[in-house]
Amino acid sequence: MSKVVSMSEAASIALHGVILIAREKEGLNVLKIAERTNTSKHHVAKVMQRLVKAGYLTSHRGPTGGFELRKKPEDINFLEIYEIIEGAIEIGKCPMDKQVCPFDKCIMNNVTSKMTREFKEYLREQTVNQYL
Amino acid sequence: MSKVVSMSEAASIALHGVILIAREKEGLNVLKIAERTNTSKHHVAKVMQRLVKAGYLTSHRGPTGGFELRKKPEDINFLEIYEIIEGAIEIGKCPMDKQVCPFDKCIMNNVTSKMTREFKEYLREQTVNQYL
DNA sequence: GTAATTTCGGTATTTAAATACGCAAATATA
DNA sequence: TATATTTGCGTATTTAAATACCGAAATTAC
Repeated sequence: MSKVVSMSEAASIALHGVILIAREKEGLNVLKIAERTNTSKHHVAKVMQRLVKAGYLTSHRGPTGGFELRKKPEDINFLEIYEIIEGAIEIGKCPMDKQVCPFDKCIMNNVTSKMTREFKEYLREQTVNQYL
Repeated sequence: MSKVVSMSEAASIALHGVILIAREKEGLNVLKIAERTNTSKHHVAKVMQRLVKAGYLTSHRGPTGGFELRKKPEDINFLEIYEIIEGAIEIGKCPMDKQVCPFDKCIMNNVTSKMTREFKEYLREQTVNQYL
C-alpha cells in the first residue's frame, strides 16, 4: 500500500527517453518517445526540453525533427540525468524535513542516509550504453 | 535539493508521540505532544486518534485526560506504528508506478526493492524501549 | 450541576508537485 | 511562398496528500 522510494514520471521519462534516443541512429521525436514510454507527449516535450537545455540532447524542429544524443552513451550515467530533473540528491537530510530535531538522537538513525547513498551509487554506476 | 527517502509529518508524529508517551508514567495529552514534537495540536490529535483505534493507545477525555500506551514499550516496534499511518510498505513495486514496464528489463534493476527491504528491516528492529 | 478541559470525528482547506494545454517559433518540403 | 510538422515555453489545471478547523461528546473537579 505504501511506498518508500518513488520516482516521478518526469525522471522516468528522462531516463527512458535518453536510452530510446541512444538506441536510434536517426533521432527520435516527442511523439515516438511518448508512445514508447506510454506517457503523454506534453510531458515528454517538457522533460526533453530540460535535457536539451542541460546539454545532453540536441533538438531539431520541423518535419524530420526530433532529438539526438550529444554525448556518447558510455559517457552518460543515470545520476546526471536524474539530477537534471530532480535536483541534486542530498544525503543526510532529515526525512521529516525538520530543521531542529525534537529528540536528542534521531530515531531514524541515519538509515535513510545509507539508503540514499546506495541509490545514488546505483545511479552513478549505470551508463546509457548498458541499456542499448 | 532532492530527497529520495521521505517520511510524512504524520508518521513522524506517530513514532515520536509513542516514544514520548512511553517515557511518561502519567500519560500525555495532545498539547504536550504537539509542543515536544514541534507540530500542530490539530495534526497530533488526528494522528493519535488513529493509534487509539489501532489499539496501541488508550485515551481519556476531560481534565487530566490524555494518552497512555496499551502495550509494553519492548513489544512495540517502529514498523507497526509506521504502517498504521502509511499503510503496509510494499516491496517490489515499480518506483514509477507503471503497470506495464515499457522496457524489457527494468532500468532500476530492483535497487529500490533492496532499499525498501532495508528500510523495513530497520523499522522492525527498532522498539520503543530502545528510546526511553 | 456548572464550568473547564480534553479527545473524537467529520469536513474543509491548503499546498506542492506533477502533469496538461496552447500558442509561438522554427524547419523542411514541395 | 504556402503548408505541414515539430519543438519551445509560459501558463493553467489537476491531483493527491497533508494539514487545519470546528462543533460535539466525554470526563473531571469543585
